[in-house]
Amino acid sequence: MQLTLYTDYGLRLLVYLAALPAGERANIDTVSETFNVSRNHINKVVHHMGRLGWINTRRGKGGGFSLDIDPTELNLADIVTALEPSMLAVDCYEPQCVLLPTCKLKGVLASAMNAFVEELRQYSLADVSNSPAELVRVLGLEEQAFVSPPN
Amino acid sequence: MQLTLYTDYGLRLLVYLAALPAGERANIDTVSETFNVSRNHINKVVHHMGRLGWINTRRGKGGGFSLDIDPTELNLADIVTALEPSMLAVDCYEPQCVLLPTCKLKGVLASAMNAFVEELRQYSLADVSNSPAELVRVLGLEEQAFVSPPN
DNA sequence: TATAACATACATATAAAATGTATGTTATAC
DNA sequence: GTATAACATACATTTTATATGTATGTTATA
Repeated sequence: MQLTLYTDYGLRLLVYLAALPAGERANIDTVSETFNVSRNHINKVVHHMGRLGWINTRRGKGGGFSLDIDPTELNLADIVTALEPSMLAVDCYEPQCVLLPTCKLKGVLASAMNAFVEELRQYSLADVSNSPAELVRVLGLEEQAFVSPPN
Repeated sequence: MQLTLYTDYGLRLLVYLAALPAGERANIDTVSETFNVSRNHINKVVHHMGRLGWINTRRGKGGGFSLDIDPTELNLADIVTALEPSMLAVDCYEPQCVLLPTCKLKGVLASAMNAFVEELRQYSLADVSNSPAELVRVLGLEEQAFVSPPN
């Protein structure tokens, strides 16, 4: 009963981007090195979130990405349900369970998962974000390592 | 974000046993064939639940197992948390996340998982059980296929 | 005493997740 | 206008947890 690392990385990425000063951009290499995680995963998550409209991505020299949505408008339920491959506690259909017609577990498990999601929905990205200074401190970065290279 | 099949099978087993008429016993072969699932999984789950004290098992000819706890006293939270390998939405420690000292996600994810568990806790095994007749009907069993062989 | 049934251990297979490699495309800077 | 930096896209590989299989031990009863 765990989230995938993909979702985990996605959440971390958003927390990172939410602390990025306005106008600044991050890039895949920096993020993957900062978090010590697979460059490829960050690549995929960035792409995914770009398509979701949560971040704007810019290709080419001096490109990168940054949050493109008000962090108070993005709640954790939306994030997790978008990134997780499945939010069904059990799959009654593949293969189909013989108890299906009479089973009362289905509904309870669904309502429990719903409770999980609705608890997440109480919190926005802004609620779990840190100040730029705090993140710089925790990550042990130089202040300037956190901003875009000069154009 | 799914329960393992092991937990799934465990839940089905309990639903089955809860519908078993008092004094009757099931056995591993019958259960695994009835549910079309791996004999080995049922074997393990039966053993596990025997050690948990939820069912009594009896070896030897004419043996088997049956529920050994009042189904109103066993709630779904206890079942799921006992059978699942992990109830942590994310593992912050292996490998340790660089955001750990400042991360506010931890608490929210934990409270969401808590909401999941507490919703399950509202329901006992008795709440999700079926009558023996209903289970016989749904499983397409003969009435006598559901009872222990005569001693 | 044979046999049916759970107990236990371990080996193997499978599938999903995680990661890696490679190349394409695009935008900018020089 | 060309080199380069950066995201886009595809696919291959590795890893791991899960799921399943095989084998044998132990025990209780008929």
